Amino acid sequence: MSQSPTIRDVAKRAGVGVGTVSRVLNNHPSVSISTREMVEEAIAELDFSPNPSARRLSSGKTMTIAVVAPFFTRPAFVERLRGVVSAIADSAYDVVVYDVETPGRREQYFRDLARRDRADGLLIIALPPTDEDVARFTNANIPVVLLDCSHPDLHRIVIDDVYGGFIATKHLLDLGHRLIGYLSDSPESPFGFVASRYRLQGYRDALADAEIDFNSDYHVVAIDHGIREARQAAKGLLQLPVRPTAVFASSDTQAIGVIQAANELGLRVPDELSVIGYDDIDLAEFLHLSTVHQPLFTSGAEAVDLLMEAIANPSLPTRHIQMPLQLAVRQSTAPLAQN
Amino acid sequence: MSQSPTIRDVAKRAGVGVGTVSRVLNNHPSVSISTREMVEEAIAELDFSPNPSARRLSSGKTMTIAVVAPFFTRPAFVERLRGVVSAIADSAYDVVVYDVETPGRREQYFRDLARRDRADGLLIIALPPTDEDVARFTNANIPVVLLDCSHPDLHRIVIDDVYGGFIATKHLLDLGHRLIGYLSDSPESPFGFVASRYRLQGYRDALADAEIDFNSDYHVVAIDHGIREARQAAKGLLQLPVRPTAVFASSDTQAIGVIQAANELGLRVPDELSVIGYDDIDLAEFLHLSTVHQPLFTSGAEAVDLLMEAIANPSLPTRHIQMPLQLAVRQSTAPLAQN
DNA sequence: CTGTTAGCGCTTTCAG
DNA sequence: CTGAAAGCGCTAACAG
Repeated sequence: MSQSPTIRDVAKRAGVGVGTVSRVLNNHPSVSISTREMVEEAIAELDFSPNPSARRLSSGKTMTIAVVAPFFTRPAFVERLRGVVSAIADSAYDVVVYDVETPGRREQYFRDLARRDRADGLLIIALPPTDEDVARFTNANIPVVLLDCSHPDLHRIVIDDVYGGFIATKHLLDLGHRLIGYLSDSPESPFGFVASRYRLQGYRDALADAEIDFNSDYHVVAIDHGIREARQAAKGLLQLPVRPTAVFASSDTQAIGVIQAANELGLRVPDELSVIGYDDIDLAEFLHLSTVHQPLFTSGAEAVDLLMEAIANPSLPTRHIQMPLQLAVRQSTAPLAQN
Repeated sequence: MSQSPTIRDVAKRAGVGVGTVSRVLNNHPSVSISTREMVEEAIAELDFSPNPSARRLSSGKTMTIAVVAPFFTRPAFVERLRGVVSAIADSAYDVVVYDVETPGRREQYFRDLARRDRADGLLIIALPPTDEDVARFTNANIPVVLLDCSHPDLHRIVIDDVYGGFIATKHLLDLGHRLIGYLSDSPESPFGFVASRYRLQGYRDALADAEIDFNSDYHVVAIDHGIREARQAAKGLLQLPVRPTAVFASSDTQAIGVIQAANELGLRVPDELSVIGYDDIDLAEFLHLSTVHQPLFTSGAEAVDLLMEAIANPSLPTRHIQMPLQLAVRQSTAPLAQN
């Protein structure tokens, strides 16, 4: 209940000036070993710990990283967050999270966080900023790292979604499939998600390579990201007069919806329908879902590292890191049945 | 790139004193409407926004809530976090997250956060504090709300795990099952998780009510929480000479492991084996898993409300809120097959 | 109603 | 190597 001790109390107790205490607190080299010991003893005796707010104000560094993302809209984002939090746990930084569930929130956070006094750095996941946003960040001189989204002027850690869409589709083609559906969420996401558009591009590229015409009936869109919506959309796809024998879903969550739709329609996976997803969330392995693996956890950790670097060196040339993608073949895809 | 404007700049521009600016910033009533307007105009023109660090130091309030939890060890915790973040988004508070993946981290965070200058309040999820921890919190005079864990001296939001275990088991009994297994993680969790112990108690109570002796062979423990470990443990259970016809798993994740084990052993669920879980995570519905529903999201939001109240009124009598539990009967449980 | 002023607790020159 | 002193930007008395 007693007031927390301040640096002044420590100084008094150790018989030194506050400057000296501050120096030992910050590991400043120019403190004699003996005084350092005295101070450390006083600190221990008083159970002193510097007031973070005072420190921040005085030093101009907030020692916090702001992470803004639509975390809870997709399991994949949560996994990235885990990587972020894990990477930052060992540092002196705090991570404060801003969850974006509406476009309005995104606006608000982008605006509010474009200041040097709220955080030392921004980590933005899956929310591509506009040029105006970027101008604001630049103007505020705050380091930003984008994860799973992109802007030419900002550091970013991304995957090649065109390639991902390509290898997923190629996998199905290699299995002999010719009638391949693509299920994704709306290309006109209110958040500016673009991944499914790129994955669509990869899908079309693979089709073109195999000299198969793109059939727009085979591209279905689920309004919202979610199992339910995907299932609904997949049902339409699977009830087409000439139904696809394989479906590429732009996320594992949606792939689950496809499988569910297949089950409801009495189509066995993979015998009668091959399904491949994207992300490789934990659950994918459990469900034996073939998918495109992307390093979610690692990319979060990597993003933190990059951000730390950018904070330490503000003039770091804009870095563009691409994480590897890998086909994870499991049991939801199989060779096209002969008949 | 120019220095951010300070309250001083605003004052100068509006032709008033800094005190007045501070007053309009904090909606202090005693400011004439006309000066208020002038100040607001100056604020807008300069795109001024008060420096949070300075504010914190001066006011002694950090305007942040620290949330500490083993978030990523269980989907259920993430869902609670979502409730927390969602409830706090509309307030002026920031939420900084501390993920506990090792007992050491827990120690560290409990110790570091037992100070008034790091956060205005603590929200602890699923990590029962020791008396020593509580003494530290009390001594630091920082409001704490426990969610899904308990200590007599702290505000808490909990569920009745004994009751939950009871209704889950009762459900299986009502379906005619007499050989009922219980799968949980270790009662000796390094984090002090106690839920599975209470659920076990409920299980035993229900058995006793039905005049069935507790069979310790039917209580299996998975070392770690996770599908894999649960599957492993379940396999042993299901290969007993007299195997149970139903299994109650202490979490949905573990129930999934049980189902997986059943699949691998060629046991059909629910025809040959009924399985019920606990939590009702998103996935449970998709998997048609019978389970004990608990309000995860809501409890997170509720915890925030309570914490805010405790912050506003430090002498709030210790509150104990119990959230309702509800049986969610789906397709993983069925009447005992006659034969 | 409003201007002035004294801190909040720390970091960081600047002398010595 | 170290003490003294000047802020960091804001809030909150305290006069007026």
